[in-house]
Amino acid sequence: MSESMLQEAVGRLKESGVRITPQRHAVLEYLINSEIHPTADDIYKALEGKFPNMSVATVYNNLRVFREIGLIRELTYGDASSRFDYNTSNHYHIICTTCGKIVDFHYPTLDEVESLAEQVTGFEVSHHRMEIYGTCADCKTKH
Amino acid sequence: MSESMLQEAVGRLKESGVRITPQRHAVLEYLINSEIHPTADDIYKALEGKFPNMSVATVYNNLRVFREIGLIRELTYGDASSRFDYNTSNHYHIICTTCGKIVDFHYPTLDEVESLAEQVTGFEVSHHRMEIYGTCADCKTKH
DNA sequence: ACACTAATTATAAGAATTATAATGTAATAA
DNA sequence: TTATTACATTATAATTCTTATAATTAGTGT
Repeated sequence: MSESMLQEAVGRLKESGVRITPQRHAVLEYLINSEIHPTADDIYKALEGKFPNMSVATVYNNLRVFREIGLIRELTYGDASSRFDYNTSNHYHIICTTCGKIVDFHYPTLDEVESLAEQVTGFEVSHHRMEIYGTCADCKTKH
Repeated sequence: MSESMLQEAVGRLKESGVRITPQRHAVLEYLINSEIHPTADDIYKALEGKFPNMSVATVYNNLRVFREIGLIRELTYGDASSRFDYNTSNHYHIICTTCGKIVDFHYPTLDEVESLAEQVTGFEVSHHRMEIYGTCADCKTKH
């Protein structure tokens, strides 16, 4: 499953003329297998066992490459640092404002909002983002 | 129009026990009259003529106060710095990925997404955010 | 006007991200 | 296979945005 996603992602990198280095491969693999929508620092910490000499700049450089190709999305919240999400099927996120947990939430894409926005504003729409905020079940019971 | 909005906002501050200082008043007034969804630095620069000694910390402090009371919303995009938007009626934003322009886009609130998310995830939903991305008419013609 | 308390200022500190220069290494072709 | 070349990585410094601190200033209610 995630193995084939990794293969496809590597293929897209090669098509774009991007070299597959061990560090780059590891960052990509971590993103695909991660369920936590990691920050750059999460990735850095997770891989420092395997790559003790890896620089944090390498993580950022690779995240930028992946984002420019469209393999991943960068999510910015009110919090300090960006989070990164491997681009799979269309889904939205629901975020716990107490503990910060991010859960995937499958919902049909809001196409009609996009098309109405195009008509009203004259923009050519490329995509949208939506997140829902609230308190998760765990945090609710703790009160 | 904006004058009455300003009066109402000042009233809400007083109700909350927040003092009305000249700097605070100026930041609030600027936010209400601004159409550009300014950054903290935008506000700082716009007011430094009137308040040459004002500290940038004052801008941030006041933005935090306004946000905690609910007078304004903080918008975080992929860009470096947060933008601030005076809370009027419910609306969404459409953002030009070329020039960064942000335009208000009026659309009914997506209540049904929130309620479905509650059922599916077990969260207690407080709010959501949605933005649409694309290319504005100006930037389109420049290509 | 006084006293109380919050707000402002100036500055430093912190954190996230990007830039730079030297070194290393993957891909390509001789 | 080896040499070459261009890109990637590393280590570090610099930048930018935001928050914290301490001293001073100034609203607000009495």
